[in-house]
Amino acid sequence: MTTMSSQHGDRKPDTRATMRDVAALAGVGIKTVSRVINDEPNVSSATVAKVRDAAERLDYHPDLNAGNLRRKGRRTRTIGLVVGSVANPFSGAVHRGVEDTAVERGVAVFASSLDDDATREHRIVGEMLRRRVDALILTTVRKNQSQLVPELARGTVLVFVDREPAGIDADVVVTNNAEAAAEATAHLIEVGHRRLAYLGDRRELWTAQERRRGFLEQLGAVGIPTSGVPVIEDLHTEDAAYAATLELLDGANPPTGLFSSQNLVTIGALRALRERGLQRRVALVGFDDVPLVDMLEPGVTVVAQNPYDMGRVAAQRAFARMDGDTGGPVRVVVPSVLIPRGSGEIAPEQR
Amino acid sequence: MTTMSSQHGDRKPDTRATMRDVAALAGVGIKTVSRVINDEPNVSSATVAKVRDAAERLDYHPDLNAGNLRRKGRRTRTIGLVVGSVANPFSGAVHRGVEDTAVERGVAVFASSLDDDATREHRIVGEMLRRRVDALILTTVRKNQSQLVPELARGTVLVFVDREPAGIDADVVVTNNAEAAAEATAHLIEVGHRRLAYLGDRRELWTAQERRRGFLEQLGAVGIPTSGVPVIEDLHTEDAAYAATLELLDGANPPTGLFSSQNLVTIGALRALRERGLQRRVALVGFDDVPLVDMLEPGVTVVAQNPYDMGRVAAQRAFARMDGDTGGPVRVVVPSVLIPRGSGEIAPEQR
DNA sequence: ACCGTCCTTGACAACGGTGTCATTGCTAGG
DNA sequence: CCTAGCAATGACACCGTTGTCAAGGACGGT
Repeated sequence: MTTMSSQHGDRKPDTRATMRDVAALAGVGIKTVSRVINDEPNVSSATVAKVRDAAERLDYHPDLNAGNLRRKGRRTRTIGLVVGSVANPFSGAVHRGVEDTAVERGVAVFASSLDDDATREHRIVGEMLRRRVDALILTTVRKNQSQLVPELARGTVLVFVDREPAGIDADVVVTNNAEAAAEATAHLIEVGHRRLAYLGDRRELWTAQERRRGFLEQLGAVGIPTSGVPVIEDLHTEDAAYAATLELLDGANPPTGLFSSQNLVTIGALRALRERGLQRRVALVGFDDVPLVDMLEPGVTVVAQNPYDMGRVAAQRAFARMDGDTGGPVRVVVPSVLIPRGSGEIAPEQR
Repeated sequence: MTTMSSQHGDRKPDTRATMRDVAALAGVGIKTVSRVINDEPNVSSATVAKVRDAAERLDYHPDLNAGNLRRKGRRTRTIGLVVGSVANPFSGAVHRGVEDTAVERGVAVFASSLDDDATREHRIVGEMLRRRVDALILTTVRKNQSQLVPELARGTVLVFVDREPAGIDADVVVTNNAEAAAEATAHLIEVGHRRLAYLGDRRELWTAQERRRGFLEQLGAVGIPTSGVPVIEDLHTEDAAYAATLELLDGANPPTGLFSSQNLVTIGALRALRERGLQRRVALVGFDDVPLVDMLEPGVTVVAQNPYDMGRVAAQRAFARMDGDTGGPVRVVVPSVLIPRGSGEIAPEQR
């Protein structure tokens, strides 16, 4: 760490220009400045020019917060987004989808990471409400969202993305979790596998439950007894998944194929397979795509979600509501797609 | 897409409780409510209880924007972050670093993607200033930031991260770009390479210039003439890097080692090497780490930046300024580290 | 009993804008 | 020439909250 010296010294006179200043300089009333700034009609072009010039000279930036105070409809042109972690690629894609939709309308996005911590969720949501966001797009951990019902009634738009909420009727944008998990499972079964294992995320997460359900129901559908099937849950980190997978591989009667229900879990399982040199002998299908896994050998077969579209759609729902859509809650399912890349096509070994 | 019906119907009476409402219900003055909400001293505990109860019953959330209007120091407890793209892992890590520092202080973060578009940068910065962010943390594309000088003088805190600005004296948090690029280059030279090539990002980016400089200066330092060295620039996407690398490999007298100056470029180069089956014969060192490349065969040698720390440090600088640090501009260099994983240790082929 | 403090409390202005409405000056129609 | 009608403009209240300040009451010391 290096420090570069320079003259910087003195501090903020905080003499930010206000509308009053612009009005004074332009020699007009303050309301006229307001009209010009907001492109309202019925201002003579000469006046417009004077005001524009004065604003320019003072480097005037209107205070959106102050304006919104009195403004009709009271829109802050701000929405809040709560995701797992802004550092996670899945969340990042959702975020970008939301942002792309929001910028088109001049709306700014507050993004916050949740770390799947219910306490933190409560705090963050509170923060956002205090900032009067027009809409809240939530990937929630809390099992019950009923505390948000009054807020919803009060006119704050609420859209849930990725995970389905409980105790509240609001718009939802999700992946076809159970169906996609079933598809992945069916894929492994078709290749010939009968001894599969499930590696899952924290069981209180709605998505984890759905994926588990899809996995087990598919086994049931083809008549494979689910009683002896290893269902390892509550894997929330790469390391936990790694350890659990090793244990599975080292145990008696190890599975010939794995279904991992989330991207970190997939990576942990991958590392474990490589550790044991089994990456070409034990099949793996992961839920959620991971960048670069197509370049591994073998490539990793996944059911890829579409987080960018989920973000876009969620934001579109939010804007539709803000524009006055008062219909019943809408549930949008963004489909996933199975991408075979090698690891899911490994046949079970003869023994 | 499925639509689930339900009664939803009627719309926002927008009857959000205000401090006045709470005051009326609690039977106290409005200023007393303000005191309780802000945990100010000198309110009797009986009054505090009454107010808390009333606020609870009305589900009151104070309006931060209204409060900040009059509040001393005029802090919005909000900062703006402008990064390349929130969907990019590097940006995501920076974002998370900023966020983790900000939440500790109850500050919310506006995040925006730039797509390295100068027009967009201008618009986004304007939006943030209108929202009166307390600080702006910028990864900038514009060559000259002098338009922000008045804003800086006005007291808005400005911290540049990843890329160094021009025309303005402000805090900067960067990687040791040239030095790290030189280190990567030296690594290749040590292995025995003499015919290297440089694959770079858009040349107007400060980081790209620095990395190129480090690369070329290192060649010069060991006496390798730089005149014949292929320096391919303006590669901004994976595809562009892929195409450029193929061309290089297919040309006359192809390089035995590659230096790629950015993560998307590294991935493009990787794909090209694999396309030609040369991934074990041509060396590659990339700037910036990419998740999972350690699992490729061979693993990809990189100089890894530390974006999370860059975000944290940038946010810490911002808060230090907000807390009154009036010293000269500070330049913090967050070191990168070379991680050998195989691809950078491939020796040049005999011929 | 008297007075000076300190603790509580609320009235009121102010923050930087927008909504409403009244005022002024033209213009066009009768 | 008179007047309705409209364009242009600004005075003023108000948005929800905090800063200032003054007033009232309790309390302790003399």
